[in-house]
Amino acid sequence: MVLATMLKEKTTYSISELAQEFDVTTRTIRHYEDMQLLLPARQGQKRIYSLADRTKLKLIVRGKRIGLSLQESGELLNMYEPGQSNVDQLERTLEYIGTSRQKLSQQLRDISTMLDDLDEAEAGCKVELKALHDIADQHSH
Amino acid sequence: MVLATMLKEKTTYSISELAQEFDVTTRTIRHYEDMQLLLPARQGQKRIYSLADRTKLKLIVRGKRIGLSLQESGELLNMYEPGQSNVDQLERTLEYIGTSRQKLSQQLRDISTMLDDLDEAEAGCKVELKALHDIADQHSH
DNA sequence: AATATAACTTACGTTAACGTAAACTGCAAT
DNA sequence: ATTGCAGTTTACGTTAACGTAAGTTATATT
Repeated sequence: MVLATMLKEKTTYSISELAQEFDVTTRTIRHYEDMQLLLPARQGQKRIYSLADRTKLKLIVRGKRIGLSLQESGELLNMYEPGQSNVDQLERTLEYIGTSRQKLSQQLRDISTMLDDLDEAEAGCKVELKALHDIADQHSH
Repeated sequence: MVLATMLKEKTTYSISELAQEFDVTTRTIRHYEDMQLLLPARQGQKRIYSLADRTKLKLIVRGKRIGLSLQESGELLNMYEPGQSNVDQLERTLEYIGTSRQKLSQQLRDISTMLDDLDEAEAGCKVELKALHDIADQHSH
């Protein structure tokens, strides 16, 4: 039986399980529900999260890491929903995908230059450190 | 004289010039000063921004784009300041550089997967669009 | 001299994203 | 039976990052 739970893919989760996995509080997860980003099933009054719910939460958390607002994450989530019935909707979605890609590309550039800056700063630090050590060596001699 | 102002590198800026260039309000710039991220010179009561100030502001704005808080941007700015006198300080700075790099690397990964997701979503949209168009063609015939 | 423009200070207001506390429910183990 | 979790709802509190308004000052222009 332990083997079964170890091998079988888990398909539902409690709120605290997800909270643990994604390192957020249960309050936070409920907040995302208040904001309409999640809509878990219920077993009585308990929330039951599906694999799809978990995936959504993962996307939200990832979004947070790169500075997306809950609104923006919500719009991204909507994009991934299948219910795109008409042409108009699909074209608006395509447009949104385009602008999203541009924003993300800008972020990529920003991060790259920041990483470069960090490299420079690190080099500078090491130079200064070495200078200080050299002086110390000289005095100890 | 116009030529001079066109060719010579500008070295000081008014608050509204910077606001325009970086697409923020003057209120925002003053707020960054309240938060100790900037400390421009004064000419009477007017703020005069140096090239260094401009560079700092650029870094702050860039930081915002990737979701940094003003505090975090402030800490980054401190790193780039020269006044690293003692060994202890330098080592702490090096450590901070390390963790910063890790955070940025994580963001790089997050953005990459998001871009991949967008590619998938776009492909899906296009497929659906084509299907809708095919149906339309069939009926018009 | 009067007016416009750009800057300034002070201070209260607003929004997002939760934190925190209080009081309730249902089930499980002692 | 009660104690103790894990979960729930409701609601007020908090922090960051500015927005917005009101009144003041300095400089330049008509």
